[in-house]
Amino acid sequence: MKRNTWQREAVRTALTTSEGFVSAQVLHSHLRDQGSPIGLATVYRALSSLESEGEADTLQQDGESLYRACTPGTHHHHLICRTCGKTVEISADPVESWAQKVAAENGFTQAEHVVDVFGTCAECSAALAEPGRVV
Amino acid sequence: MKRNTWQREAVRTALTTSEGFVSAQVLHSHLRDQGSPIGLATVYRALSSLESEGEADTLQQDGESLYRACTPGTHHHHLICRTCGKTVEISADPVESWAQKVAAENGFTQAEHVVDVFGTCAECSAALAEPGRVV
DNA sequence: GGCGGTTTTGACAATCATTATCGATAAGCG
DNA sequence: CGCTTATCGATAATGATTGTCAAAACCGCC
Repeated sequence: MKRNTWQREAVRTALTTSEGFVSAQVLHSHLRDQGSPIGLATVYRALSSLESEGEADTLQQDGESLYRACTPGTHHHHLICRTCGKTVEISADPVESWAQKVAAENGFTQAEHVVDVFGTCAECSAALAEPGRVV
Repeated sequence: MKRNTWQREAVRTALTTSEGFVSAQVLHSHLRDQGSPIGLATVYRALSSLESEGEADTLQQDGESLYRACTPGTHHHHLICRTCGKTVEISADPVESWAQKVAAENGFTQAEHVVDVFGTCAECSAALAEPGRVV
């Protein structure tokens, strides 16, 4: 049976209030800063649980897993600022059908795909374009 | 100055003759099996070197990096069998333009993207569909 | 409210890929 | 051939993640 613990809620909340993608370690630190005595292992477990339930998205970067809360049940992708980490959820219908078509043409079944777009958001672009204005 | 060592050549060759994506560890084992006394650290160095020179593609899976030789200089994506690891290079022109458009619409610049399609290839689909025929 | 069976937690150890270290080796050049 | 220095390789170090297991928390039920 699946149980309802305040720890799982705490992780879900912390994830929801985070701006972009966060690592398990960072999320754990945040929770500790807020006074939660939650354990690191529990954060890892809660995150993978949330992921398999479709309440969180994940991506790998530099050999660590980053997580982000997202609308449950919907399939979508992300546009991520590589400087400030801001994340925009994007729908990618044309890509969905393209992926299915390509897979089918090569005899592949059960196609899944990983699609993420990294870029520099307007603010960060502006900041980087101004040589005189150091942050 | 950049030097030419047989070790780098060995890694490049081993990568080229591999079927799909391979991990650094596996590649190292293969080289050892073939009689090379090459060191593990060297394989890692050679692989990241090849990657930054555009002679190899890389992707992260389960917290480990997988590499594959690919045509230098060309931009493309992969269709990967999640069972046998077979890899097909695919061009994704519609996705390229879609990614650029989406990035631009959200004010993002310098857009890069990660696009990989995982599936089960025809052979593996057939194998899995036959409960009686265990491999 | 109290009880029992089970799940979950949490501190810590273990694991595993990758990276750093550093003396030894050998590539390229004159 | 000898020198300079990039590269190698064995091993230690790192760091994220997972396993372990006793103690505590949760839930349905009485």
